[in-house]
Amino acid sequence: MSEDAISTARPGRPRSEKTRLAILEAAADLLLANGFADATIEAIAARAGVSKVTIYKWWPSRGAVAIDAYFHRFLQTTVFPDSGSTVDDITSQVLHLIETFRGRAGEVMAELLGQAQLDSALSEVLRERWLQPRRALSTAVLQRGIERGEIRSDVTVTVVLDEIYGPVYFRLMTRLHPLSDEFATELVRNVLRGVAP
Amino acid sequence: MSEDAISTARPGRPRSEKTRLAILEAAADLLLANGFADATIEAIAARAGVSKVTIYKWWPSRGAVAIDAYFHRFLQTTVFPDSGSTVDDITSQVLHLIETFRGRAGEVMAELLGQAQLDSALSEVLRERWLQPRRALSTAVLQRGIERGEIRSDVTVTVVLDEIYGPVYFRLMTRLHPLSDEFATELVRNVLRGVAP
Amino acid sequence: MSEDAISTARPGRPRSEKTRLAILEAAADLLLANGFADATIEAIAARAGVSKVTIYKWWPSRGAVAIDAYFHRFLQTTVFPDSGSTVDDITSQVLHLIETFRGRAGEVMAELLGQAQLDSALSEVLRERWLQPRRALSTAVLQRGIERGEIRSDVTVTVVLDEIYGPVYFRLMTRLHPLSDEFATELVRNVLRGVAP
Amino acid sequence: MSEDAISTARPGRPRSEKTRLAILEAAADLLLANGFADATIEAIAARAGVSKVTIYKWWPSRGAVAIDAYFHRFLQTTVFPDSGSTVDDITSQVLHLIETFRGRAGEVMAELLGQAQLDSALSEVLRERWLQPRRALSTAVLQRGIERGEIRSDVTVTVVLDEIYGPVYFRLMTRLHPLSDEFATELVRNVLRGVAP
DNA sequence: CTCTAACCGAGACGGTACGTCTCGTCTTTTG
DNA sequence: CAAAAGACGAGACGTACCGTCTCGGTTAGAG
Repeated sequence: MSEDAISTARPGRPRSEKTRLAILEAAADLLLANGFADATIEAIAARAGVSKVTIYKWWPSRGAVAIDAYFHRFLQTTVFPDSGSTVDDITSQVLHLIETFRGRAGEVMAELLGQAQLDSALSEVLRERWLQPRRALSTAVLQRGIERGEIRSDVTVTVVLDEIYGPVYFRLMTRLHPLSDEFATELVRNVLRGVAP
Repeated sequence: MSEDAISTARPGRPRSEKTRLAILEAAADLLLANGFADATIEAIAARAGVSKVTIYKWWPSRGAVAIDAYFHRFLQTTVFPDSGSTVDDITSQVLHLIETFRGRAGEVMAELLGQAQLDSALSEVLRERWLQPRRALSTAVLQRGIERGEIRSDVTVTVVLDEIYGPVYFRLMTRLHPLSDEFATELVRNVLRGVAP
Repeated sequence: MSEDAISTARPGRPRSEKTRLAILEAAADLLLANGFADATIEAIAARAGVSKVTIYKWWPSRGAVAIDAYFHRFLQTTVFPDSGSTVDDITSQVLHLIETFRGRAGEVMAELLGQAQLDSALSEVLRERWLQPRRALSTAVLQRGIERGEIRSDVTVTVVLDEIYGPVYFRLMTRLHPLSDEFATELVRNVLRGVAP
Repeated sequence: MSEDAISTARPGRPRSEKTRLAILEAAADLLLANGFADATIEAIAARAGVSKVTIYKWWPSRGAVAIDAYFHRFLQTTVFPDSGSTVDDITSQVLHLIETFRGRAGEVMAELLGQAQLDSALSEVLRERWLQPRRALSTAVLQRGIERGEIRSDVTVTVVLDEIYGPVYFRLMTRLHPLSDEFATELVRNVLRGVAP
């Protein structure tokens, strides 16, 4: 959708990178300012100085624009060093995630996840570009833990991943309790104790 | 919102219970048939043979109607017996929940939770009338577990609750992996092993 | 479409006469100011302080609104007295018509007739509400002429009507030559001489 | 506009005649198939396998293309012989015209005349290239009639021309009555009787 | 036999208006 | 006097064409 690195010159006027960025910036601004509800295609087009058709040309729905805009602002799949301790590594990852989620980025992510429940294409994009890359990092850490003997080898890794991330997103979306550092620390400690040999 | 039990005869024509039920039935039908997106106020009014104003009179938003309709169809806070084993009790509760979530009711609940991210009043209602009652039941079970010495007394109960329900709702909303019985069983076993003394 | 005089009170909020008039006035203003091209539904709605849906509710197309607006401003089927002379009576009618057509009303009528070529519903309305009533008046005059013996009884009245009005509308639409009084006078004289006994 | 006969070879690639014809053929096809409304610049370009810019390069508006396309298909200023009788000569011309107008060509001409009411450049082209050439032929016939003494010398020729062609175009555009041969015959007879000495 | 000017296709783009949808409010008549 | 019927203003939706603007590539006469 935007990662085209095709250098083989195609006929016709090439897509304007300036326009693409203007749209993403405008959408991100609106998203952060007033949330998803106000980030309408019309508002984005107006703010970016762009025609609606141009947006529809490249994105199938406003949800898709919103996600791209969100990634444009917040995406950075931080790579964490191997500390030698599974608990510490996972805790680092979770603390980093909830740090992001405590701010405006968390509210917007909640809205995007919410919208994804009504739009399966959006759901797909979120899974592929947001959730999976983060799970992949944690999967590697858990794998190392198993190899080191810190984690039982008969556990199902995907279940453990859900035990870690499920509660985080649950707190994000239900707002029953805050995403505090204490929560993260106890969560990871409990989970890993539960899968220790 | 709909549970008014005011029996003190007020002047004027009393609220029609028939109308209230017609609205809830219509909303539930639409919700199950085509999901939240199609359960518009206009569609509900048309199907219930009721005027839009009547709906607005008693519910503040279509999300509120949807939730009432959902509860009208699915709400039954099953009370589970004390089996003597914390793992078994919690497992029973979780299995019962995901059994519900595997059907159409799960898809609709996901949509409602999604919509709640864009509507804080909805979020409130979901917390109060859906999430909290179920957590209360599990809290009691966990409490018994602590008293029996099956669970360490220094754990934070709310964190454990999130460890149990977070993964369930996470799978419901992300659809990364299925809500299978095996998942539920391993999840509860892992969690409780993690908080065992 | 707008001439409903149904007094049998129907349920529901009645159509707002104020709104109807606001739409017609706005459309007429725009029509006279910048012509048909500028009298878009959006512009009419904006000027009348009315929603587009309300316009679409009562008129099927902007052409239909334009015609109603035109009639709202210009419609007055003047009845002419019987002078005793067919030539004088027809000349009076034609002079009166071209008098109207020489002004802005003529340009707008030309545009409406033009638009009617692309919209058969419009064409229908123009025939029924504009052309036919005027032809009916002239038909009566010609009939009197036949009875008096001023016109041959074997002529086809519709052909004579076309001989009178055809050239008028032809000049209106082609602008080859002006709609002068001299033209009208010579036209009617020639035509009636051609059908004299 | 398209009849450039400039043979003085200019530098650069010359205009492609193949392209010009492809555009006219495509436009004519669309015009006959679905009428003026569907003969959009985009549709013509797509059907001709030509870029929009190329069309805009050579024609100022879609109306202009449409007229050129119409002429490309239908234009043939038939020259009629002098039969010695003014009535017969004019009748021949009118019968030939309405013969054309009774088919699809008539509907398209009506649409073009309609569109010309909203586009003065179009109006100009229609006058110059369609109406005037035909009037010139009839003017010659009428002139001969005056010289022969069949027509009074004090009549205004342009008025008589309007008396002949006005009713034809009036019937074409209003569709009040059909363009039958009987109509044409009676029309011409009446008109010429009206200007006989 | 290259240079260069014009032509041409493909297609991106800003813009205007379209006709539709749903919302939440308002205004009547009916039971 | 509640409820139904339905008119209404507001505003976003997604689409259709418009006319303009790059691009890359072609085509021919002029140097």
